[in-house]
Amino acid sequence: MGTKGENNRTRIIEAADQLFYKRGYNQTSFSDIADITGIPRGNFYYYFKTKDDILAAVVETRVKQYQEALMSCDNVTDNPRERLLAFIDIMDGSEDSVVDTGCPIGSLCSELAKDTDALQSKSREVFELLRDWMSKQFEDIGLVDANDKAMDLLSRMQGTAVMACAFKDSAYLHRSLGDLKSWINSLSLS
Amino acid sequence: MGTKGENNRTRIIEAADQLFYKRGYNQTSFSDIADITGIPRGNFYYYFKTKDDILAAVVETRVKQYQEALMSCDNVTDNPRERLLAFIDIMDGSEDSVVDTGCPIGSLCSELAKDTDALQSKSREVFELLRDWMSKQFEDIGLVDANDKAMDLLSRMQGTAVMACAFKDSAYLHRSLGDLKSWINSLSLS
DNA sequence: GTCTATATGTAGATAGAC
DNA sequence: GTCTATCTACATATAGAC
Repeated sequence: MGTKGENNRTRIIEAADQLFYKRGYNQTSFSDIADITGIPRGNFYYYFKTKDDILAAVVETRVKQYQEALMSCDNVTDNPRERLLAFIDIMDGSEDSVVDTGCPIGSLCSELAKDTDALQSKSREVFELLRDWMSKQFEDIGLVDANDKAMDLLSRMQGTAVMACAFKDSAYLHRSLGDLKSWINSLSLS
Repeated sequence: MGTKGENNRTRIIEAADQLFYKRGYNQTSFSDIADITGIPRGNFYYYFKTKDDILAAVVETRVKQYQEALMSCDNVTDNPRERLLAFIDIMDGSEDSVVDTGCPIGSLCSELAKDTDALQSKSREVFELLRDWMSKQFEDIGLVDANDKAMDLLSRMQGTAVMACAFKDSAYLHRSLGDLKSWINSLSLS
């Protein structure tokens, strides 16, 4: 693979990543991506066989991005509680986009749940990454139901994003994420 | 308006309601609705000026349906806690469709957040109805932050639906809704 | 590798006969 | 009120010149 080609491929993925988030997968056309990148529509088929393949590449990119974000959380501290708080801070820091467009992961999964099974299971991969990482943190805290707690934390963050976006309410977003942090700090080994 | 016409109009709304839920608003075409109802595509414009108008009619139908559902919860008991539990049971009872397709209200709001502002604010109306009803129940319990609690309950139900659907996990759905019920019963006046 | 031209299908919406 | 035929736009995808 040539250097130039890889560059174009990357630019297509990056533009698709933004558009799939801001407009949704189904509402993003090849023309939209072409307008942003300056790469002609027909050229996309040199890099990807179908639109679904672009989605797969976008999801794989997101997995790598979140892997790096989780490593950043790991590097903040050895304390698993503080690591989880650091992760919550990521959503807190993307206030504007979450209120405007929702959670990139959750909104994509919700959209693709109404499409084919293949697309949905692909989009789920990011959630699986986060769940496993969260589960490890809860395990390190010493909780026996670490996986359940991971699902609960993901669930409450998703609910917070859905409501903050539906009501365009950034104050709710901050309050709810603050409550989530209190919940994490209050968790005790029973 | 004639009887026959009103009947056709209602059938269009009902078919659109199902399709907007199962496939999404943007992925539902007039042809899809025509196939189900047997009413030709071109005929739709006698009843609705645009597709957006069909959405508005669907949302208004849903508002009425949920108003009736809330009245049923009100009729179960005078106890506000038990009324809230009865509402949670509604989602628990639609296990299959929630795991398959998500929450009808939340998934529509999430989808339309990426479309026009007009569509999104229309879809929000169902959420507003539920929030106000929940807020009244929390108020009757005696909580000073009733509106916050209403947002929290809606939020946790939405998160539960997003995760249960993303992971195709009905066991999680039931466990999470059970936890929500415990949370409601444990709420005390501080 | 890159680009233009185009094939093929379907979307929402309209016109007008009946 | 009901239906058919059709308009215009745009979707994904392909063919083939350069």
